[in-house]
Amino acid sequence: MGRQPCCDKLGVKKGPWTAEEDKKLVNFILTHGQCCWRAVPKLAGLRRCGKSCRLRWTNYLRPDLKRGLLNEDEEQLVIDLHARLGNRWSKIAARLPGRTDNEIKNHWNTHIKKKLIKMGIDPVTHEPLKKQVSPQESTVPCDANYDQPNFNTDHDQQVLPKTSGHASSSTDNSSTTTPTENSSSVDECRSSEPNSDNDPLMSYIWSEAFLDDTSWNFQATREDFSEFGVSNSSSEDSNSPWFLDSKDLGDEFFGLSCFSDMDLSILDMSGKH
DNA sequence: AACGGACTCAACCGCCCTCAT
DNA sequence: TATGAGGGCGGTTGAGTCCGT
Repeated sequence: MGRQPCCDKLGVKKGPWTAEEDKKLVNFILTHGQCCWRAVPKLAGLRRCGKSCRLRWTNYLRPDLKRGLLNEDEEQLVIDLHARLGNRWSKIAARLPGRTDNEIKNHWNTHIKKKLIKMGIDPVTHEPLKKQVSPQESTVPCDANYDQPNFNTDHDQQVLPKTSGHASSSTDNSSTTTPTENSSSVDECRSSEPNSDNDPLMSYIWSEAFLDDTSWNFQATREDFSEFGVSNSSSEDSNSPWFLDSKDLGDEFFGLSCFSDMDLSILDMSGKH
């Protein structure tokens, strides 16, 4: 049996998102929460695949996202977590508030991988590369912070992904102390400025002006929701799936701890359309 | 100033997992 | 228990940008 495409390919737009599309998606999700991504494009008036909407939201539009390069603490945390978890980017991202799996994956492939290789560490196994690294090569002038922390070249002390009990227990990280829990990086994450400050589009999207702008509102009706078996949760309804999700996952996971009171008030305001 | 290679990252693709029936 | 639908995840791509020559 062939696999059904995730969405009707006909008429589905691809490529970069426009500001208009972003507005529609943000407004829809703020008003109705995250539910049934397959239905979102139609209900939000978008000619996009549901998956594409989910990706756009989680990787770019989510209010709790940080922007810019990972700082040194975050990088070190990613390296440590990668040593334990491997390429499970979503698990790693869950430990870095405000960062997405895609972002971390990109950063790993473009920055960290090269740094580790330069340091003579295999980015896959986190073991020293076979080739003897010359003193010159092992000197990493711009990355003094990588000098030691978790990557002792002593094999016995390596943080290995598969073999040690340590590694296996850490996969289920709920009960394991990881660098996140003691880390300054998390605090630093939370203390950093909201991402929208650096992005004109995001600034506008999260501004009152945007929220007051009804010219682009989607036209979904209660009937449209019922068609998908989705209850049209009103904005006053605190049981919106989005809120439920964030509660289930915990504030830290979803990054809601990063919200200021102002941020949350924006969410409230969104429902007043 | 122009060109070309390197780099970055948003977005897509397709497989896998979970859950409802 | 089997099956199908939907969501999530990791790998990959390609357009845009940067940087050195």
